[in-house]
Amino acid sequence: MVPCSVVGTTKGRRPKKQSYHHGDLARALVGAALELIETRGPEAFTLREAAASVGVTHGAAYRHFEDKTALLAAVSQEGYRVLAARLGDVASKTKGSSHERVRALAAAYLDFALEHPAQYRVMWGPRLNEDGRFPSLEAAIQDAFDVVVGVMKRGQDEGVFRKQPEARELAIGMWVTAHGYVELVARRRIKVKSRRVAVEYFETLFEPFLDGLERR
Amino acid sequence: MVPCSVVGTTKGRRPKKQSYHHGDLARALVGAALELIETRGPEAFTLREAAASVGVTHGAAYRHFEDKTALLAAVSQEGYRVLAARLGDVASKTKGSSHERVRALAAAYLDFALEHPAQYRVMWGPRLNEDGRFPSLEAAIQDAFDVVVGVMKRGQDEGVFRKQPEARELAIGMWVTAHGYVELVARRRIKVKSRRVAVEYFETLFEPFLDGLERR
DNA sequence: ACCTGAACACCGTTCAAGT
DNA sequence: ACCTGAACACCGTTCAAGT
Repeated sequence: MVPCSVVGTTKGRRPKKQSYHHGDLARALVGAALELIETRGPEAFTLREAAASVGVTHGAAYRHFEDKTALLAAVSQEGYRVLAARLGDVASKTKGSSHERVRALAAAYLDFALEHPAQYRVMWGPRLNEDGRFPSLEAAIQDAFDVVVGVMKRGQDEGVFRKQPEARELAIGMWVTAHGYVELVARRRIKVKSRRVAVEYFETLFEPFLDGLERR
Repeated sequence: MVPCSVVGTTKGRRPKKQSYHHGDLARALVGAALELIETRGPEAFTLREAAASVGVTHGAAYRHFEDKTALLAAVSQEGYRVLAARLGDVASKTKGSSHERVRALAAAYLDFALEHPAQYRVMWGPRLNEDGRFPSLEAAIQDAFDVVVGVMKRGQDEGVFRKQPEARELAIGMWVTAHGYVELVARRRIKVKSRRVAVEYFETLFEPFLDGLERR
């Protein structure tokens, strides 16, 4: 048995003299990027500033990320990872009807997006995944999406939701809807006072769409 | 009667010696920006390159635009102007039911977005209108949106559409839906072979939503 | 193996100077 | 009034050199 923590603290093998290099510079850079992006906005984000904020020369970043885009991809991926986890939680833990589950899923999606608006913008903004770079980012997106598909499928299996179109397409419909709504709220085209109100308004606005899920 | 063309050709008062300055540098810069953005993408767009492509020093741009953001705002505004015109055309010229009119409106929106994907990204991308800069851009957006509201209102007046929620909210619902769909198509999360197919798929996907517009 | 430090090409912005 | 040309601060990226 090895009595050491799984997550990298410097408890065990301590740095030789207070060495210049980080425990996990890659992770530190992603964290710094996340913070800078959320405070200053994605377009003001700078590789150099991120490096400086973790106490390292900007050139050092290139030992861990191919370029600035790769670092942004990591930020995006981290976002989808958290999102997938939250959606998964809601999907498995929500008791009640499939309708309520879909509603809770949408609410969780909106919550995440409105809590981390700048990160959400990175997740959609620059065309990171053109030409299939970053397959792990692609996988993280898929994971999040699959949760939605699963909930739709369950609704169909229970005979509550219509079976045409397929679960995958119902999920796309919900995704389109939730994302579009987030964008309009973020750009203040839809004005709401709080996140709670944003979610409530979403539900009333899309009552007809939710009804459309019903079996005919 | 003055026999001169309204649009600025150099036919009339010719430049004194072949002067260095443009007829309408502001408009020329917007045109150049539009072309560069559509070919190289918005994030690769450069003020200096736009200036160079119209044969002018980059400093000259600042006589006509406060900064790069202002030029992008002009590009965005031009986009909303064209979009509003197209939507207005469809709204006034589409014979048939209100349902068909909404469908045609959505199709026109998708067509514009998919024809000019890079410009569309500028229209949504950088937070140009934070803090209420560019009121004329804001007005152009409103003009486009008002067309949609008008169509919804007409549907209500004819007794075809439900009267709750209000026309403005029905229009928001459609906007959310169309924009969300465009984003997923643009990011290849929804894969379609052509613009025509994209529009068709949209219609089948959102049949339930369109149904939701009906009077109960 | 990992980081530094200096260099390079490029960017947005400013401004005195030209016409 | 409108544009030039040079300067400034800053950026992403590269790379020989240090430890």
